[in-house]
Amino acid sequence: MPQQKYEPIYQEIKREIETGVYKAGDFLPSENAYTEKYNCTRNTIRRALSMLTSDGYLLPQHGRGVQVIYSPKDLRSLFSIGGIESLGEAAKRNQIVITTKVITFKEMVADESISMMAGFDIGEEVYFIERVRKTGKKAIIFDTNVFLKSETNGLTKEIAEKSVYEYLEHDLGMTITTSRRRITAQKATKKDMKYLSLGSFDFVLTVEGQVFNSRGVMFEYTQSRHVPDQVCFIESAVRQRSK
Amino acid sequence: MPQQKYEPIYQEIKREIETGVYKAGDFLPSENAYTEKYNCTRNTIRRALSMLTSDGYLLPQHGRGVQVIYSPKDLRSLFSIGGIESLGEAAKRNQIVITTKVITFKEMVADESISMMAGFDIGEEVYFIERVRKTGKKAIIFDTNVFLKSETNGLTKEIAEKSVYEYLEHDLGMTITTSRRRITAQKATKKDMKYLSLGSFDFVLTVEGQVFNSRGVMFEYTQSRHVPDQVCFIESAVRQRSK
DNA sequence: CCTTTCCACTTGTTTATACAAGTTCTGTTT
DNA sequence: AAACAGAACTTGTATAAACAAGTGGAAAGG
Repeated sequence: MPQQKYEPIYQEIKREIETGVYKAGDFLPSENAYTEKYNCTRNTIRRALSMLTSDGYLLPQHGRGVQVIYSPKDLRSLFSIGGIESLGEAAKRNQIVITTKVITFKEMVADESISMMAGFDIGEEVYFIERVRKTGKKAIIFDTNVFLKSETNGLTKEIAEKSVYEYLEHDLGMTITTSRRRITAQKATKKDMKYLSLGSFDFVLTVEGQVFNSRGVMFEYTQSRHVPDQVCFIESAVRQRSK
Repeated sequence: MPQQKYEPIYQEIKREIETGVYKAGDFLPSENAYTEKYNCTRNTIRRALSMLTSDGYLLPQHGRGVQVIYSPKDLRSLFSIGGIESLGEAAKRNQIVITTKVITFKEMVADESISMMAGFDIGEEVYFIERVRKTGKKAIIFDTNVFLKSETNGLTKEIAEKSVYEYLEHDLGMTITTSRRRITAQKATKKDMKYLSLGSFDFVLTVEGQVFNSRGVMFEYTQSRHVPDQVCFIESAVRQRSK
């Protein structure tokens, strides 16, 4: 392919905003100015800028310019949900050490309860994994994952202790592409109370979702139950012209 | 402008997916086929398709085609958070009647607590509004809004009872463009317990955010406290090539 | 001085084209 | 029959060019 030019441009401008070269309220150089700087066409620039827009960093203004609306203090959250990011990756980004303890690791056949919860057909072979994630001594997340065995063969308890995604992407050569997530608040279950550092909380923030691979196969169901004061999710949206 | 061609295409394909013309697992016609159908270039088609992709409807597969991954049963949620949608709009989309009761409507000057919460500077004139939203007899959402008076002049209690956004967009000619939201689970406050139909719940799902207008001015802070069993938020994400 | 007009800038949309690269099937060769 | 090569598809990226439309300031007019 004519190679990806927009990616490094996106990264560079993103970093310039995050490091304060451009502050909230500032206008970026015009698209035409960027075409000269990066020696490419407006389309390529616009692609990079539109990615930053959907990240919530920029606000393009017709006829005026592109304004920065990102301020670093917005980063009050540990884990941003913009994008599919594994917990390990988010932790790395925030320079936090996460330890993982595997509570359950078993191969099984999807019964009705698994099917209802995860969306797999009854009778399919799956890996069922429960893990607790800790920062220091605080257990902050209770993860439940169900993987379709036919797509993720060779998963072990040892891999689950480290990074499942790294195994899938790196060792199996799988490409993870799209995910849909549902965010709710729920009462803490007995398991939550047993394994999580809930303190005085009796509820959790739950994120559940289905993950697809590049073949369009829904191969994973994931549910993360978070201690409320340790997480928040940031989402940015662009309102469509209402007409 | 050469007029918006992609919008109606986006809408039509979206509707075709939602009504089951194309089901989950199916492949859409190729981009080239669409160019003939809609008499436009691939670029325009690709734009419409990429919008559906970021909506979580489609999964494009290099060399194979574009697969539908949306299934209608995913719509277990009342309110989708993909996009900036006012509660009234979401209710309309789901054919639900929402009534609004204004608890507080006052003009005031931002003090430190308002400034901390909403992000406005101390001393700025604002409208402070608290509202309860009901479906039937159930009070499901406690809304707090702080509007910058200089940008939203003329707001009244009567408008707050109906639709603030309609007033801003229609009567003031304002364009609302970008918003960033933070989702957390929180303990119910005394106000929550007083006004919301919490049942046995003692916590709420909170969505707070800042809203910008087309001039890049952050003119609104909004906080919605939801009864947990009445709402969930759906978000879709596309994983970037990790490389 | 104030208003209007216009120009030079900005971003927004579309067309047209070219080539890169992944996938699938077909036909040939071994 | 199996393996390989290639053609014919698919989506992905980039270039180039044109025009639409909003914004803001400068110039021209009263």
